[in-house]
Amino acid sequence: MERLGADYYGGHDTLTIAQQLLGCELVHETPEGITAGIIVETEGYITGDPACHAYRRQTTRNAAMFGPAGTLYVYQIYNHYNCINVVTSPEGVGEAVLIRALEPTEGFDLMADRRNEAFKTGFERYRSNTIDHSTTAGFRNLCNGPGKLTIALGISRQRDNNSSLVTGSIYIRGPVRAGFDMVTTTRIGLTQGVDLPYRYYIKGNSFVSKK
DNA sequence: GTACGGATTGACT
DNA sequence: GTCAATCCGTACT
Repeated sequence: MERLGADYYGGHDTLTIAQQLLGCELVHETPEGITAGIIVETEGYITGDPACHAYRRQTTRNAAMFGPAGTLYVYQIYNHYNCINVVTSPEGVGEAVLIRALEPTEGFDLMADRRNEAFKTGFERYRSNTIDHSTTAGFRNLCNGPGKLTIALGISRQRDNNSSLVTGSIYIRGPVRAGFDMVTTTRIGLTQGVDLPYRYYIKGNSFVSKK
């Protein structure tokens, strides 16, 4: 399956692309190896949406959202975690799709190593945690949340924010899975725009972060 | 200069 | 259920 191009990310409105990205595969190629997973949960953030980081104006933090379609927007949240977004609007317009969960397809060992390493190098109170991905629960725990998948794929805000999915080492293949039912719901964890039904996930998929 | 908070996570009661 | 923990950009003063 081929890497998706700029025409894909700019080919439809943001909410449509958020739905179409379900079943596609997010890939990161690094010197340590390839990690990848099928996108099973997304959220759309659009113009006029108060929860969208680009709602007010362009700033240093959200600048990547105003880049061309196919740009990666990575931001840090709650002092700890990174979340990744795919820009789906033309240059100068700030709309994006948040990737919230993956079903791992490649590089399981590397994913587990990165997640466990994050515990060790993180704050003291979480040092005892480990992930055993040979168990069903451990495997599911690799990428079933926006902060988790960013760690598992080795994506950093400093290096990867504002990079291009069209030409960079992080990209999306797709779609690699079809024939599933989709669920549409309100988004997770927001304080604004809580009633907007812009969250989409693959029905019945056990890697979705929250039902 | 400085206070504040953001689309999360995991430990603990 | 509750709590706080790799920041650092933003919105004030």
